[in-house]
Formats: sequence, C-alpha cells, structure tokens
Amino acid sequence: MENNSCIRQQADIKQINRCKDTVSELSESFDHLANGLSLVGNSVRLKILYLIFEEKRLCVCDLSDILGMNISAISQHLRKMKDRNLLTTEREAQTIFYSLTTEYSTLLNPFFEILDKNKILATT
Amino acid sequence: MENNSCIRQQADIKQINRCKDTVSELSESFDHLANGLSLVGNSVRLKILYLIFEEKRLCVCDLSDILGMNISAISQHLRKMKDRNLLTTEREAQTIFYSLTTEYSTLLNPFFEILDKNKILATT
DNA sequence: TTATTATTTAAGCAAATACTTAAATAATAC
DNA sequence: GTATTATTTAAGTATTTGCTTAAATAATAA
Repeated sequence: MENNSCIRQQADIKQINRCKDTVSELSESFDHLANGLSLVGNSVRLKILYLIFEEKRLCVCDLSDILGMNISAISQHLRKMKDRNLLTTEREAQTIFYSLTTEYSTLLNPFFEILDKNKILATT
Repeated sequence: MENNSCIRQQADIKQINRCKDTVSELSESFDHLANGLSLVGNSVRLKILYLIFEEKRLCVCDLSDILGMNISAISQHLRKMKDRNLLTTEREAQTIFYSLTTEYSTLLNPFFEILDKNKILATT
C-alpha cells in the first residue's frame, strides 16, 4: 500500500506529526463533511437543491418535468439527500413535497448566492 | 429517456416554466459549481485542503506521509485541484509546494470553521 | 373493491472515479 | 556527464455512482 521513495530530507517532522494528529482526530468529521459535500457536488442534485431553495418546496414529479429526467432517477437523488438530512418531506394527499432543512439552507446559502448573481448576469 | 406517468394534475405550470427557465439560464453555472464542489466532496481531497489551509503550504511528499497514501495518488488529487484553480504551486529546488488560492480559501472557510470547531471538541 | 395517480424501491448496466504500478520528467549533487 | 531526490504522468483495474427498467407501495377516486 505504502511504498515509493520520498520523505523529503528537509521535511519538518513536527509539522508532519501535528498534521497526522489532526487527521486522526478529525477523521470522522472529514468523512462526514466530505460525504455531505459530495451530495451537493453533483449538478443534478445542485439544481434540485437550488430549485427547492427558490420555490420553497417541490415534489418529485415537478422536478422530473423541470429537469427532463426520469422520475425514478430524481426520486433516488431525493432519497440520498433526505437520508443525509439536507431535505425533509411533507405529505399532502398523494403528493410528497421536499423542502430544505434549515441547517443546510444556511450552510448552502453562500453557494445559492453565487448562483443568484450569475442569474442576474444571465438575464441582463 | 423521458417516460412514466405523472405531471401531476394540480401542477403549477407557471412555476414549472419559471424553474425550467432558471435551469436553462444557469445550466453552465450549475455544472461549474457542482464540479468544484465535487472536488471538495471527497474525504482525501478535503483533508488535503484543510491541511494546506492550516499549514499554509505542503508538498506531495508531506501529504503522502501524513495521509499514509501513495505519492502518485496524492499527486493526482493535487493536479485536479490545481486544474480547477483551488490550489497554486511554487517551486523551491526539487520540492513543489501547494497552497490555497485566495478565492477558494474564502469560499471554503465556512467548512474549515466547522472542522476547527470539531477539533476543539475532539481535544477537550 | 378496482382503477388511477404519485411515489419509492430493487436489480442491472454503463460511465465515472480513485488507486496501483511502472515509466517519464526535472532539479540538484557528485 | 551519472546518480539521487522530488514529482508527474500514463495505463490498467476495481470500486462507486447515476440512470434505466420493472415491480412494489400508498393514497385517493369511482
């Protein structure tokens, strides 16, 4: 697994060890955060999140129509994001509406703002 | 490609069309942003970014040692992030140091802060 | 109860991603 | 010049991810 040459001659051993400690301390945090960000780092899911952010709530069917994609495909994306607590659902008869959880709404806001700015640029 | 049933009876056509417009207007923005976020949404790369953020600059060799991973694997991660302008390099003799670009340093700061907080919790 | 509408889930396949190995490039030391 | 150190790149493999199809669940309407 580990091989190759290196460990450079003038490596700062203190620094290396400090970094190793950080990595082992935060190991789970890194995994958890990366997993959350990987959900947002997909253009279909990013679109879904932004649309829900703008429209407050949407159902699978709406999103399927808007994005021109299979309902099943959208449903599977929504599931992943619900599992990771980016989205919540509320049922209204047969329709299930998805909306952003407040926590992720705040966290993702800087990115939505970037998109908002681009939107202004695109329309003018 | 598109099939299935749906388009719910009481769908808000205006809303659907407004959303379709947004998606087509921002299509490239979505792709670009999602691509950037997908880079951060990988635990190895997130670790690399956070370590470089903390230590200001690191070389492949250091990172390989810290993360217990193949130099080649790290190098390929660094390349991707350099290509997408998350990282810059400066050469010092045979060693190439990677550091964060200011733009992404700002953008990623909220996430680094989350990790910082967890670090305090982990050590106390 | 059966039919319809809205949605989810499971299985399979295809494309993308991450890591390994080995070879290539590049700067310094001898 | 050759040898060494630091790094990148290319090719192959294996795992993961996203989408398709088909079947399952769940609420409402007839």
